[in-house]
Amino acid sequence: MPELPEVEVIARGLHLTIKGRTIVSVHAVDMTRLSESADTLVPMVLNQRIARVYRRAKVLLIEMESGLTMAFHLKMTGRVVHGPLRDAERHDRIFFVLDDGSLLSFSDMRKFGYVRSFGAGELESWEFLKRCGPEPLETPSAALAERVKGRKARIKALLLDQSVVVGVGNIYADESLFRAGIHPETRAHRLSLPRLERLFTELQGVLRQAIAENGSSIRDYVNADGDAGAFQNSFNVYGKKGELCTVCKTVLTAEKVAGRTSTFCTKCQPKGR
DNA sequence: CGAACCACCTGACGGC
DNA sequence: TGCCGTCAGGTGGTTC
Repeated sequence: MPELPEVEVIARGLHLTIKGRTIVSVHAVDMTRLSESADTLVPMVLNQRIARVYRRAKVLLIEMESGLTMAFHLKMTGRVVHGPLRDAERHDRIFFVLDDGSLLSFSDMRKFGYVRSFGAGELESWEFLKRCGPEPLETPSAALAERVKGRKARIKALLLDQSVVVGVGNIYADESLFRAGIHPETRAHRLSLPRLERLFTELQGVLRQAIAENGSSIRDYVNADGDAGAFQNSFNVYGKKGELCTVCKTVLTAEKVAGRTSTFCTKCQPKGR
């Protein structure tokens, strides 16, 4: 489901609506494969007051005034939504009831997502985050280009590699490669430094635009208020195999690269360049 | 180091 | 209608 823009939109929305609220009760609806049992999570977060909500990589972080932090990874279909109290539904995982009577819910159809909690100061030692590369919107594109310069791997595989740069998934990898005019199978070492820089500049532009448009909703994504995003209406290539290129009207092609369906324009993104 | 698989899990959709 | 294969926004592990 969510790549960087979607998690960022959720985090910003939640920060506005739940900051300062206290968790008054927790309901474990379905904790199977959630990385943390209800027995340990519930007593830790109960009666904690929310200090801020933010994002690192594709992880949604809710930090309490005590320094305790809950980390949600939404994977493909996870949702974290704030709204009025309601009954549990099919894919709900955990409910957090807040002191104004509202509900913060975590649900996940495919159950790939998880929540973990960390005591004050423990987050930095989380292996997952330690393996993560820099934030694309807080790093100059020249510095990002340096990270892939000379690598023999396909450029798309490197964009998707969270140790190279975080937050990029299949949508924003395909969209930034299109904007930069680069074929997804191109080996990074075949690309000049200026072209790599251009790619990361385009990536930054796509991510910023997607955040401004409330993220991309393909099937499951909704923001913290339960609303869909709009950036899917601005896609040039993602999911558009067989449609015409918005620039040159060539029929868009799709093939597997780095194990993911990759859609591109053979004319705007010529092979071997 | 890089790539190709498989796995986790549920649902939607197309073909027959 | 229903069964079957394929695909889906992510990541982690194995094997070559």
